[in-house]
Order: sequence, then C-alpha cells, then structure tokens
Amino acid sequence: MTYTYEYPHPAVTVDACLFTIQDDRLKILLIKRALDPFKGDWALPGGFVHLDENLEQAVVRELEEETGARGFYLEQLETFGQVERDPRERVISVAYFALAPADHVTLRADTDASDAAWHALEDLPDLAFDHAGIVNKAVQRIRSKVEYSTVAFEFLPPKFTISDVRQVYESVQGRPIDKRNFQKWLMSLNLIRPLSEKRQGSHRPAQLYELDDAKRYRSFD
Amino acid sequence: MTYTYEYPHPAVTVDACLFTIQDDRLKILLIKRALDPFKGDWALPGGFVHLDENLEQAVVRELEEETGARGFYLEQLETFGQVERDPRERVISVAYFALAPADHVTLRADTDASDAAWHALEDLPDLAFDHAGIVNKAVQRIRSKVEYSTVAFEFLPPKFTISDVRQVYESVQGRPIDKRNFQKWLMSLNLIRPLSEKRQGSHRPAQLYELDDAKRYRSFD
DNA sequence: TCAAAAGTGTTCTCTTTACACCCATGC
DNA sequence: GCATGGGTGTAAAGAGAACACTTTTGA
Repeated sequence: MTYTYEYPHPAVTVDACLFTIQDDRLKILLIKRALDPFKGDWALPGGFVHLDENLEQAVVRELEEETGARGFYLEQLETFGQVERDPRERVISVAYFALAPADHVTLRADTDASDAAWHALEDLPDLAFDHAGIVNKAVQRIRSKVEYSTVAFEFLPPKFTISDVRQVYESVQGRPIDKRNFQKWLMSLNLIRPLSEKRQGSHRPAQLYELDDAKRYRSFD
Repeated sequence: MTYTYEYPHPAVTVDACLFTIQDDRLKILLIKRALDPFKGDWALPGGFVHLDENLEQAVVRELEEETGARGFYLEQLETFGQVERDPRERVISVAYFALAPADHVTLRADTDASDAAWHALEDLPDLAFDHAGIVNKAVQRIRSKVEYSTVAFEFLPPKFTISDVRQVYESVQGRPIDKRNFQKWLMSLNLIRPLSEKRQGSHRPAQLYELDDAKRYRSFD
C-alpha cells in the first residue's frame, strides 16, 4: 500500500534522550542500530510518528519498546530539521528528553535495535545522524533546568534521603555542593516530607523523605 | 503532479509569533486568513515547509512574504503536533518566535492573507487552529527570557536611550521598574556604549547608546 | 516659569557562601 | 574502637529593593 499527496511531505520522527543517574554519573540511553543507515552505530531511541498518535504518545511508545518502562518525566526539547540530516529522505525529528531513576528501567533490545545500553556523558561513542548535537542540547537543558526547577526529583525513587538528592545535583552539575547549605536550601523549599522510616547502612541511619506530590514539578519564582 | 510514499507522512508547517513593542505595549503580528479552513479568522503567519529548505529558512521566507523585513531575532519555540489540530490532514507545526523593533516592519498582505496587523496581547481576537495556545507559550517564553538574557535589545533600534530600554522591560513584564536600580543594573552588565549624540525633546536631552555587537545575544549565567 | 523627562547614591534587607565538629551505626 | 556517612549553626559578603531631588531643555 502507498500514500499519495499533492505536495511533497517530509517524514517526521521522534527521538528521545532518556537520562538517568548511575554510579553518581549522568547517563543516557543509546541503542545500537540494527539497520542501515548508520548500521552498527549508536543512536538515540526513536522512530516514525504514526498519523493517529500525538507526538508525546509516539515517544512514550518508542521508549516503552526499548525499556519496558512507562511514566517518565517527559519534555519536548527541540525539533531538528536540517535538510541533509538523514540520507534516505527529508526527515524532521522532534526531540524529547526524559528522566528516570535508574532502577525504573529494564533494558531490552527490540527489532530495530541490536543492543541498548547506558552511556556516561563524558564517554560517548560517535553517534548516528545529528544525534550528538541533540544530546548536547539535551544536556544543556537539563543542567539549566535543574537550577531553576524541581526536575532533579525525577531522577529519584519514591523514598530518598537528602544525600540522595544532593548526589543528583552533584552528578548533573558535575561539582561538589556544600552539605549544610544544600540541606538548608532544600528544606526551605518545602517540597519534601520526612517519613517514619530510616535507611540503614554501616553508619548512622539516614532519614527517608518523600516528595510532596502536589509539588512534583515546578519552577522556582 | 503527486508524491507517493510507502508510509503515510504528515504535513509540516512553520508558524511564527512575531512580537514588537508599540505604544509601550507588547504586540504580535496576526494575519487574517483568506482561505479555508478558518477563513476570515486571525492566525499566526506561517506555511508549509519546502523539502529543500531548513526550518529556519521556511520561517524567514514566510515572514518576509508577510512583512517585507528580514533579520529578525528568531528562536524555535516548540512543535505542536496534536492529531486533530488541523481539519484537513495531519499537520505538525514547528512554532518560532521572532522579535523586531516596530519600525523595522512594514506590513503587506499577500495572497494567503487578506490582511495583516499588530494586535496588543491583552486584546487578542479568537485565533484559528491551536494558535491561541501557541501565542500563550510564546509570551511566557519571552517574559522569562527577558529576565535572564539580553533578548530585550532585539526590540530596540540601533540607537536608543536608557529610558527606551527600561520601557521595553516594562512593556514585556507589564509593571513599572525603578529607574535608578534599572540604570545601575544595566550599566553593570557592560553591554552598551554611549554615543556622542543625544536625543532632543521638549525636556532635558537624553544620552544615546548602542549595543556592543559582540554581546548582541547572551544569557546571564 | 512651567512642564516633561533625564540623571544620580545611600541604606536596608535578604540571599548566598564559607566553613568544622559531633552522632549513630555496622563491622 | 574505628570507619562511614548523617546531621547541624553562624558569620561575612554580595545582590536586590526602596526611596526623592536636581538638571536641562522646549514651549
């Protein structure tokens, strides 16, 4: 079956930059392409938008296919439409970024991808298409968003300690943060509630907190 | 002539929110649609992306057709792709916003538009498609961008007074700003250079300045 | 001489930063 | 008892906000 139009139409894809924090490093999910073009190269998960689904639905579908997980924080990043970005035909890609706690995701390769893996940002392989540029933009966006909003909590599981939160900020910003100042600041935001549990370890137990759900995502100011 | 594809393709358009400041108010350029759908309604200027042009080129082309002007500050806003947003076929629209000094633009209606006019934001007519939502997003974006970058200067002509700058900020933010604090802040940024001219009026002449071009667009921090 | 906008400093408040020691647990 | 990360306060500096009068011109 074929589809015919009076004017030429581009193809439209969605691509996702799914980030998580693992081993105190910001990491991104990449898939190894099983098909040409760029067969064997690493690339962002993504695919063509179906005509009967919204853009967000397309990203959610693609991410679910790759990771088996749902319910990521998802936000549109930017649309990339350079004429020559895909050698096959004119392809306009709407890029999204998504955030998830590492344990929320179970990787599974599907038909489009021969492999899927987390990659630390400081150590990325060469990427297919213009995906390196997309990843750059996404990283910039997350770094700045963490400064003026509560997105950082999207990297955390439902129960967490204050040190967990601080480590997220340190991983994203790539620098150490003063423990006392950070705690004071975080508490002044009134975002989190202490639980009656503590986390045990071979040291003093740490108070666990949960995010006040009404405040799950907000900008400061 | 027709165009045939193996899979269905959406149409892709660009839409532009061109803002200016006129009479101390933030205004947006709208065109009155000459054709169905939404014939006779006001809408954002825009049109279909040609397959041999980049997205930015498409916006520049469309704006030039409507206004006869070039060289706007232009930035991608967001892509709108709800399934039902256009009654004709699946249309995905990449929205941009553009800023210009009022005197940079001469309106001219072309074949697609029976009319083109500036509209104050507090007094917008009903808009075609989902354009009201696009305008909302664009206004939010400009308001916040003015706070953390030098975009405001894109509303100003090459020579301006400090009061001119302040009035831009007041118009965008919709509230008065303390004259002394504003001047201190602006000067501390080291963005502008005094000229040897002054602007005359029926009051004390005002020092004219120009923007240091190396600093035309930058974020604070 | 009056109306209109230009130009100019100081004080106070609040926010941000720097910095060091004791605590509770597991081994 | 020692190693590990958890938990806590104060002082100094810097940024932002409040606030009023004199100057220069054209009419």
